Amino acid sequence: MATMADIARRAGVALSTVSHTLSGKRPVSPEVRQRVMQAIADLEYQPHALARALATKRTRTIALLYPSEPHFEFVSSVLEVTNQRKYGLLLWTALDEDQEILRMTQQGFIDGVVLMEVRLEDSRVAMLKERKYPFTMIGHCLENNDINFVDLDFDYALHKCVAYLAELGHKHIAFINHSSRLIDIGAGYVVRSEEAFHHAITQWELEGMSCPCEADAQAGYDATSLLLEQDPALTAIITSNAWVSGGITRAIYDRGLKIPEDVSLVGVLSPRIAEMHTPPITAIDFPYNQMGHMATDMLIRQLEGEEVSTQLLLQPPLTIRQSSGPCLR
Amino acid sequence: MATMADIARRAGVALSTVSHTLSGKRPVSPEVRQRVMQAIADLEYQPHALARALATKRTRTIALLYPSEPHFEFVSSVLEVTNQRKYGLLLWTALDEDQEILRMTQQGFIDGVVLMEVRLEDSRVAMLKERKYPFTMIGHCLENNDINFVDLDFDYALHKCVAYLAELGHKHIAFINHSSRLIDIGAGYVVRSEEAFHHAITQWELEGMSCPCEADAQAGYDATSLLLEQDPALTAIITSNAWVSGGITRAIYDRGLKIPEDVSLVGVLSPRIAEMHTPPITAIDFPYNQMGHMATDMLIRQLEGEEVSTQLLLQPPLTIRQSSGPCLR
DNA sequence: GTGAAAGCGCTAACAG
DNA sequence: CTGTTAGCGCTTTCAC
Repeated sequence: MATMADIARRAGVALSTVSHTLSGKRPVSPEVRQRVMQAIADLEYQPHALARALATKRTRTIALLYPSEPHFEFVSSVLEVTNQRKYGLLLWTALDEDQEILRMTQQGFIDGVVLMEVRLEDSRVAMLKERKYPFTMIGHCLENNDINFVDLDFDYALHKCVAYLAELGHKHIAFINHSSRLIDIGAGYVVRSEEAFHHAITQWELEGMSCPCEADAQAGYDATSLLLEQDPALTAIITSNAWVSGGITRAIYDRGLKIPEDVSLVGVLSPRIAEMHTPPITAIDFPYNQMGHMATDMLIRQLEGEEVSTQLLLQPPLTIRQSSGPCLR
Repeated sequence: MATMADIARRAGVALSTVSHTLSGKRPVSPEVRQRVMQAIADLEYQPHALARALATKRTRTIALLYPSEPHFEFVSSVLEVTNQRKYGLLLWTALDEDQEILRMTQQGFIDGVVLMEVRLEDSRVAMLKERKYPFTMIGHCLENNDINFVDLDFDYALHKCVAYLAELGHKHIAFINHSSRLIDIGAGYVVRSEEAFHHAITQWELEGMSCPCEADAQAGYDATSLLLEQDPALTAIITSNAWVSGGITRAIYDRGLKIPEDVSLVGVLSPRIAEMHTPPITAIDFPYNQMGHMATDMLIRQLEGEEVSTQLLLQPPLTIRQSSGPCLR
């Protein structure tokens, strides 16, 4: 593998000249530039990004803190932006959390990080802030001073779902949330959804019940069975958990009930997931792509020295599909 | 941020001594070790992995070449292994292909790469081989000399699906494949599935038709509608395309047909996806996790100097669920 | 315009 | 057992 020294030698110039013709950070005469470019072509020279990173303290790589429960749809959207901006994307899972975060930021491999599965009170956030390490969030905390983030407005989303169902005449509504582990750690979207649901129920003077649920079909089946048993008058279910919809549907069918005639199902899901389902699920359009794009874009702009200050709560529309209808009971 | 020099100074030892107490690559007296460790603790020193990488030419980071059509389930499994082995994982999309591959390998940021969406004749593979760059594949080419890979045996899988349906009495079977783009570039799994399907159809003396399909529900709906129109005697559909199952189901229902009474649906899908669907889909259990784990594990073992030589074609079982049954027509 | 040389933070001979 | 020193491949002063 050719190095810059090789190029310099072959072109008969100083090493620093090669560097500068490449970076354009100082004028280079046409003839010299020509010779250098020729040498580069001859030797198929590729700059060694790692060495450059050590010298400049910029790697042009960011990390996406990959959560325990993958909202995989974010990954593609983040990657699209890093790609387009010529950044690298490192996936990172922080197992022992704070310690890992510290390591990650000091190893020198990345310039900044996009945080996911943000908790209401998040020690990782505190740590990054304290060290002034560049980051943005998909999600948000209770306290978000000076932090750039983008999030779905779960308060809006759950209120919207409940209002929609209430207007259809539903009186008994259940909410199937994410895993209890996520509730325990205080994951923002999970806690906010829970609270917003109950708040909306109260506001509309309805009967509401909620339960946590692991991210697999069987758990969804069990949860739904239990809910239907506890409240036979249940006519509507809301969920934001993409992996459980199949189980919900089956549990409903297994009791001889129909969707949407007997039970309406409403989700907070990406259109892609909502339409994968049979019947297609009426859902708040979870804007994975937009969120991933924005968080990444904000981070990179931050890294490039731009003054960004964005805190965005998205309120995407509810798309009516075939899983919901008026309450007939 | 403290550097090794800071530690050396504070502990009153040479820089190399610090390095060696950390690496254990040469004996260090207890007292000195003690002093060094103390200094490290005092200054909250973290080794700068980037600098180390430049010196050792090993980054302990691998890349996953992220394909155009994300089989996202691989990502988690790859990440699990890199994580556990203390490696970093870089996601990489090669847009202008060979050129990008070259850049990726020479930038110094990664030690090796896991290739996905492998083509039967793959110039990326040729390039990596020629440069003796460490890599493994999820998938395989026509010619795989000296390359470690793991793949699902799609020949087996399609034969198995057809045989299963044939034995249930189905005579008219369709196969909904991946996008025509993937066929055009010669993606191994797509081409092999196609050929195996037709081969099995011939072998069982059945009527078979196949068509490509984009990875979304609408495309699945359209493809299925067309198939049912072209051959009203169609009683079974096979697909390996996870995103289209919803569309297939809807197209069937919209013609007043039932699953599995009128039309059987069989997939090559992960259990998680198969059970997300209503009804749950009878499917060859696509072993995403195992494949991701193995490919990553092989690569890392290769990087650590182990002599690995593994070419594995998996033949996972067909799990019968509720989307398939005997041919009643 | 161009060259020489001092780092970036670490590893790994090479000496003792 | 420990210290000195020369890199790793690049950027960036500082001279000329």
